[in-house]
Order: sequence, then C-alpha cells, then structure tokens
Amino acid sequence: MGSKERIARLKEETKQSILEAALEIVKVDGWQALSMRKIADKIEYTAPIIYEYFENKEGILLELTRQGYLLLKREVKAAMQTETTPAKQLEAMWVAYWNFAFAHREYYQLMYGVEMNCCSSRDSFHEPSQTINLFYDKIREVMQDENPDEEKVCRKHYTFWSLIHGLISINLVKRGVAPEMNNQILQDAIKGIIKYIND
Amino acid sequence: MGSKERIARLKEETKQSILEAALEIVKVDGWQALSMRKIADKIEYTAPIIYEYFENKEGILLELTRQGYLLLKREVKAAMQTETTPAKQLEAMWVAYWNFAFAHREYYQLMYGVEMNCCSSRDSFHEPSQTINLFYDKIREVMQDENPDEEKVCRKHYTFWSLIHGLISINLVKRGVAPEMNNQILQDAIKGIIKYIND
DNA sequence: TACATTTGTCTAACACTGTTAAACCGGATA
DNA sequence: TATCCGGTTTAACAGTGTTAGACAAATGTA
Repeated sequence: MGSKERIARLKEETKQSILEAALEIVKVDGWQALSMRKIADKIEYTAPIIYEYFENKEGILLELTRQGYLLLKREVKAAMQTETTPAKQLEAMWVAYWNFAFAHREYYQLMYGVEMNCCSSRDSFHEPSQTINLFYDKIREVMQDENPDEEKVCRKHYTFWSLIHGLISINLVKRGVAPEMNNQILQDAIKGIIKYIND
Repeated sequence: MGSKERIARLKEETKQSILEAALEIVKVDGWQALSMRKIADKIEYTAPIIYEYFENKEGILLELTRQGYLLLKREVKAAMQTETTPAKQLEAMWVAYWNFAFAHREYYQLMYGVEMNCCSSRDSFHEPSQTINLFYDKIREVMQDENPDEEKVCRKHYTFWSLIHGLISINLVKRGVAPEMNNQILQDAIKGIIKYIND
C-alpha cells in the first residue's frame, strides 16, 4: 500500500506550493498584500482548502518564519566556512547576516517584525530631523575637533542610533530579554559611544 | 463673526478626539486592532464622519506619527537640559530616547515600523537559537579568555546583534540612506566589535 | 416669512479581508 | 448496487476601509 505515501507526498507538495505562492505575492507586493484568496488563486484552488494544510493564516507565517531561520543559519554557516581564523570568521558571519536581510528582505521582515504594514511613506517628514539635529549638535560639542567633518558627525550619530534602535526593536518584538542585561548594554553602549566619538 | 472660529475650534477638538480615541484603542489592543468603526464608536459617531477630518486611515497614522516625533523631541530636549557637560547631556539624551520607546511604545512602533501586526508569539521558536549558537561559539573562540563568562559572551553578542539589526531595520524602513555610509558603519562596527570582545 | 443652500450626520452599499459550515461530487469500499 | 469518505467548492458570516446618497437641521437669502 504505497498509495498512502504517494498522497502524503502530494499533500506535502501542495503545502510547499502554498508557501511558495505566499512568498511570491509578498516579494512583489509586500506583506500587507498577502491574502488567503490570492494564495488560492495562485495555486489554482479556492481559499478554504488552504485550511486543510494550515490552521490559519498565522500558521503560514509561522512556517515561513521557520524556513527563514533555517535559511539564515545555512548562509551564516556557509560564510563561516569561507574563513579560517575566528576573527575573520566572525566578520564573515556578520556580513552574511547583513546580506541575508537584504537578499531576503521578506523573510527578515517577518522574522524580526520590521515594518510589515502601514504608512507607505514614512519619509517626507521633517519632524524627525529636529530631533536628529539635537543629537548632531551635541556630538559636535563632544568632539574636541574644532571643525568637525559633517560626514563624520552623521556617521557617529547613525552608529549610535542603530545600536540603540536595535536594542529597542529587539525588546519590543521579543519579550523576555533579561532587563538587567539591557541596562548594562545600554550603559556600556552609551559610554562606549561617547569615548568612540573622539577616536 | 466669531462663530466661524467657534465651529473651527469645535472641529479641531473632534479632530483631536479622533486621534486620542485611536491612541487609546492601540494602547489597549495594539495596532492591528485599530479600525475606523472602533474609533467612531469611541467618539460616539459613525465611521464616515472621520473622513471629514482625515483623508483616510493613513492620514490618522501620519498625524499620530507627527505627534510622536514632537513628543520625542520634547523629552530629549528636556533630558538635555538636566545636565551641563556635553558628554553627560548626550548620555541623558540617549537614555531619554530609550525611555520614550517604552513609555510610548505605540508611538515608537508607529514611527519606526516595529512589529505592527502579525505573529503573536514570535518566541517559542527553537530555530533562532541554532544561529545564535553559531555566533556564541565564535565569540568564545575570539575571546582569549580560556573560561569565558557565559553572561559576558551573551552580552557581547547581544550588543553586536543590536547594532547590526538596528542598521538593517533603519534601512528596510527608511529608504534613501547613503549606502556607502552603511558599508562604512557596518565595517567599522564589525571591526570595533571584534576589538571590543577582548576589552 | 418663505425659499434655497449649505452643513452635519447617518444609512446603505461596495469590495475586500479571514474563517467556517454545508453541499457536492468522484472514487474506493462493502 | 449502495455506501461512505475525502477533496473541493459554494455560500455565508463578521469584520475591514471607503464612498455615494439620503435626510434633517441650520443657515443664508429674497
């Protein structure tokens, strides 16, 4: 009775095709454009059969997240194996992580909760620049250099900001990060940054 | 004819009440729970009148984003004024930024596109830990210390990760950041981190 | 005062969304 | 032949953002 296995394999195939269809839609039109009916259209079925393969829409997202983590691991591992010394390896791994985020931005967005819906143009605001200027000014003051290179000031701030924004994002998305570690990192980061400004 | 101004003031009031209602809903149930009809319910009107005050739902979000930036600027500025030396000021400003993100998480999420919908429990995955372990191992190798403190390894990695994740997030959400600066920051960060591991 | 026009508000509807229950229909089984 | 069962679809529900049309009350005008 190999037919049982055959149909099981077929089921697995359409399950995969659902995931692929979802990913295609997202790649073209973004996460907010993903709908059950569009997936169904793409695999030439009607929407309800998807529920034979996944509990609900979130089930699909969960599975894609899992795939994303697997893919990321593979790429990081591969990058590691291109180098020999630990320092070079670590560097290559982070570059791979970086590249993954842009090569598979849909995955990265899903995995780490980055901008999945809303507000098409978050640029075109002038308000943020007011706050940024406060920081720029202060960095200039901290720098001993009399005529600080504007590009350098910008880069310092951007580095700062990335670190703290990253810390915040991770905390907002994933609960249960030890708060005392957050504080220590935040303190370390701030101290480090201020020192780093006069490198 | 002061009545013109009176009704203009009234209109402005209900416009504000719409924004307040939206914020209340979001504070309690998150961004994905926000709907025009719920806002209307809260201000005791029906949904269509909201379109007299805002072009559409995104118009509301845009205005809230603007308010968020203003609020952030105020708090950063206030923090700055509690200190006198530039270094202390810069430190206080970043702490204020950090505090803002958690005191007004709805605003921060909206402003910087952090996890506004989807995937209730992104925890409860074991896949991410596989990748994290790759990094942990490598950090341990880079550390000269024979018996590295586990908490220290974790903290180093977390710092790394925050910086790079922050860099990525900003790039994914806000387009138009100079790519050459990204590269320089990424390179600087990675070099700096590796040095910093053996502090 | 009588009529006209504007203003505020609501109802109803459209086209979507995720999800479920019921019907249907073809093929394997008794 | 009759029965059951699995895969599939249709129809529906409740919810979403958004728009057009109706209706009444307030206002302006003759």
